Amino acid sequence: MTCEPGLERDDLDMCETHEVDFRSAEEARASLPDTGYVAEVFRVMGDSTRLSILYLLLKREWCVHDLATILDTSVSNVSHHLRLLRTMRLVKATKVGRRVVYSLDDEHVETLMSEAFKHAAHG
Amino acid sequence: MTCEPGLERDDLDMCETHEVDFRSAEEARASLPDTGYVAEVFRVMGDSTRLSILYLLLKREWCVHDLATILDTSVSNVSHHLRLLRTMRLVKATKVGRRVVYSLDDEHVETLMSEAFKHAAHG
DNA sequence: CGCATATATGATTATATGTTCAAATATCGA
DNA sequence: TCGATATTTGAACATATAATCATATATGCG
Repeated sequence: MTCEPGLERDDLDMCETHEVDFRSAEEARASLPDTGYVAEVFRVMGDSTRLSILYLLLKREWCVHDLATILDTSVSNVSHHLRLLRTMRLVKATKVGRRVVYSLDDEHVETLMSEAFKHAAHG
Repeated sequence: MTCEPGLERDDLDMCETHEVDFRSAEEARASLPDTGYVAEVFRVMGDSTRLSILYLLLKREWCVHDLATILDTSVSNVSHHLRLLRTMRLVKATKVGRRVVYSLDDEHVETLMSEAFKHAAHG
């Protein structure tokens, strides 16, 4: 494997001692999508309290007060978490009287969660 | 809706001003699984660098040096992230000469990622 | 209106996390 | 064995985050 012209060797100098050709690396880098958004979704789901909220919303909608009671934490805490979930458009809020009822806003999240919990039960 | 005996009203006092019966809340709480492990998996996947590593490993295995080059970061940084992924058993390491080659160790992760990226492309 | 309920928000704080740097270990080749 | 390469590890630091508290807004009821 030799370094061909046209490719910046300074950027991907994998052909010095590696037998791995740097063209594969170049292709790999090019094929890499923007992971930022997906990572953010995973990060938001990667908290026990928020994941519990999402899990509860799988079956039915809940208002903030009830979520806080079920999860044994403060209304304020739940509200903060819900704001994050709302920002990421994973849940949506509907005002009902003086209450705000939350429900899932993303079908994809349900798929992700059912997959994840399925695997957790398996392992 | 009245509060029946046998259930701790102090714990779930949702029948005071809520029309939501607290038995539903009690059932919801009971149905809630341990979200700790799943949340941890999501959390580990919820970092752009780690998610990129996992994405690259979808196609083929890579050694640490190459991953660092492709991701344009230090070998040390990649190694730290790989340790986390290894601890969670999402990737596995194989020593080849003086190199350590990493590959995916969890079929479930592939499912989760393909789902997530599919949805990202959709939205 | 006045008061209790329901939710949201901003400030604060303790902790967690990602990255970098320096150093240690290990393997290969001359 | 010596030096270069490859990876790991621990310390340090800047930043991010979750939880708490106090407060603000808004709605419903008497």
